[in-house]
Amino acid sequence: MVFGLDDADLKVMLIQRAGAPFEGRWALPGGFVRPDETLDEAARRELDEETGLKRVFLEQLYTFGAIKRDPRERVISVAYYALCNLRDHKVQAATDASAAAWFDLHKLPALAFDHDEILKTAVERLRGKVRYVPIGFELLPRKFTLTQLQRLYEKILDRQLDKRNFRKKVLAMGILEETDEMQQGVAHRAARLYRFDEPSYKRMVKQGFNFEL
Amino acid sequence: MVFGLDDADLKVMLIQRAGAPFEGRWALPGGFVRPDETLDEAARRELDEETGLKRVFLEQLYTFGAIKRDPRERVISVAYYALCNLRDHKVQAATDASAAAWFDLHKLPALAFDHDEILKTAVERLRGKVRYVPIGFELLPRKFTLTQLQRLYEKILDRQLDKRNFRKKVLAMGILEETDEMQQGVAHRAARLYRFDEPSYKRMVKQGFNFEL
DNA sequence: CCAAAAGTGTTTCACGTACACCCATGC
DNA sequence: GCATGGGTGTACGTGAAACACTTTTGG
Repeated sequence: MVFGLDDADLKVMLIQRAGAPFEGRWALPGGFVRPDETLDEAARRELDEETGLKRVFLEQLYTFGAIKRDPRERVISVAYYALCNLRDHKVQAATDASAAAWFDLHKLPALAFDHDEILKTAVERLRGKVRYVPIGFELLPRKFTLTQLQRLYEKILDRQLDKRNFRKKVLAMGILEETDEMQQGVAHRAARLYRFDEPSYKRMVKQGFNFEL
Repeated sequence: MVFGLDDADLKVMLIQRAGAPFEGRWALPGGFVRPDETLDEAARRELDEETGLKRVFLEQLYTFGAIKRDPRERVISVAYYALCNLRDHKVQAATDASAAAWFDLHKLPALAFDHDEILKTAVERLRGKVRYVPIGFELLPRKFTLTQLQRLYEKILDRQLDKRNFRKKVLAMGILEETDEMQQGVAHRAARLYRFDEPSYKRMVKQGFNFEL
């Protein structure tokens, strides 16, 4: 499944099922693994086919194997989740689904199969992981303001953060690179743009640095 | 796979393969999922059949799906790991393996298939998880001394811990119940035995408590 | 009485947390 | 000039880390 961040909210992409079972219901995108591809490759292919997304963060979530998950036959699903930002990546609806749309995580329709359970597992994983691995940046444009970053964490962790403490902490980590660009076209003082400095993050991890927020 | 703790070390159980491929090599225990059982049920059944262990901690780890994992044909493996202590649970060798044995994690033989990768993934998971979920107790007998608990954490985290700080911290959490029993048959001052108080741990978690060590 | 591990407090320092005002910009 | 968010520093308290000696028991 794909999580995305628009300006305001954390969203998930759902597709509307065109055929039985659960015709017309919203579901997570997915498909079958081919004999000549790994699980990761299959997940990336399906993601591309169903949403047009390439080169985004993608990680295995969990494998679901309840017996009657699919009413037709036994299906075991290896679930993956992806992160992207809705600004840099245009997302096309898949051709074989009747529709694709982004849903706010707080306003979800009833889902097909056991997809609500899968989605719940993914949100928990995201919420846990975002605090000690810098995957939050995957949801933002390459250059972002500190306020955008803070809003993101507030959305995912579902609580308010103190502006000064937040900025102090992330800047002190030394994983953000200050650019000389400013936000454009806002009706108030423009904020400075920062970039996630991945090379220096990786260097620091090797020396025992622990991201934690 | 099964991790176990004897008095000194953290170990993993391996079985020696009786047939091709990799005949004679050591491997992780495993088997196939039946159509009428969930993945969790299959993992528990295999665990029981191959080691005689029941009612131990068991959790899904990761699903491995590289194409040539098994040289014979495409196999996708949903890996699980279990934790137990070698005192309370006698472990029998499986009947269909030529041998089963515990191996110190630092003295491993070459493993069959991609089992070294699976094992590495499991150790990382264990190392990460043990710090913020109290699963370490699964590796100890029901009643244990604080020193045993500390040794366990030192083994898993692979570093020394300060005795006074460790005791202060775990006791302050309020998840250990002091029993009135003492260690028996040791050639020095006997230590007090404690028990993990799971009900009160669960109550505290509901109120926002976070285990962390 | 000796060896071996149990048990116990205090000080120091770093970091998390709480908190309020001026600044720059567009309309 | 006013509304809107950008940007900044300090004081306080809690918790992590460093550190050494006395007690108990069995052999």
